[in-house]
Amino acid sequence: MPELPEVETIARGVHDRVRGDSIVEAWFGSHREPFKMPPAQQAKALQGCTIVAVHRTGKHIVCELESGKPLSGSNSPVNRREAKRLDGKSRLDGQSQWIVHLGMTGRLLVTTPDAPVAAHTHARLLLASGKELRFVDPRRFGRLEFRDLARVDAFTAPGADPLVIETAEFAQLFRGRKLAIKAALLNQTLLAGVGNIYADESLFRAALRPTKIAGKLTKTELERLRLALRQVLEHAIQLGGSSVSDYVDADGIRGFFQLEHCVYLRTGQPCPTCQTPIRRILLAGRGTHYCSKCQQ
DNA sequence: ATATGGCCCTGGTTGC
DNA sequence: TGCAACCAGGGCCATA
Repeated sequence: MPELPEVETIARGVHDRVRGDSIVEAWFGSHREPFKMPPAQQAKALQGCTIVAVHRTGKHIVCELESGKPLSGSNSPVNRREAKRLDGKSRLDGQSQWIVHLGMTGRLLVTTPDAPVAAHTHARLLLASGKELRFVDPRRFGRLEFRDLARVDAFTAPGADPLVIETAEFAQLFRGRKLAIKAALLNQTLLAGVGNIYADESLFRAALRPTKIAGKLTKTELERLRLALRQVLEHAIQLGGSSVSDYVDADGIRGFFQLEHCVYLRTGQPCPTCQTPIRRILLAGRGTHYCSKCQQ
């Protein structure tokens, strides 16, 4: 299931491959599920747009778009300059946005029109360069949204970014909360981007029991958690994310962070620190893995 | 306001 | 071996 590191990896990959390209034609499937507006309407809105940048916000991939006719091919000096300008702080200058949420099984792939079309392909964007951007999602938990910034605000993640949040703000998120720290980590309105894998892995690295009440954690414990979370996310990004089940990046390549998992999906296997068998419980409806000795 | 639980989906796994 | 029941799980919504 794609979380922050996987989404970051995909967003970077897509950015590198389609930045400056423009959407010649958009084909959307007929399922109502992955779309926040009628597929035909969304497809029409995307046609003719130029992709000036692609980035991650929480677990969302945001494609910044300029509407209207493509300038003069994806590699024109004008488009390259434009893309570079929008690469920095002014990226929200885009006139519209295409927001992709991968849900659990979603994939955003850069391929070519002649490549075999995988089952459960819900969107195909033919680009001026001859590439094709595809959204594939068997379980249809993903979402595709088009935002016209002339009419609505730019997309913002509900929660704070775990990669940049500082000590005081992090501690404030959990103050007075009466739910388990693991459940709090999964709450996207507090922190945006943490899912089941990195919740379990960061709690292990911070030596904290997932069931601990969030509001009862000490300042020291919270700071340990903040640093462990940042460290584990950054490490995972370096390794291209975790490939469990069917995650692949924009090129269809698997990540390698799953080799670094200490507890996630390692039920019964020895803890890397103390050899105690990893325990699995159900918490907030999610499989939760921890070492009963290291995480008190 | 905060917390909990059911629901959506399909593919992989389990069990008979 | 084959088929059906079961289950995972992110986010959203109703409910407590």
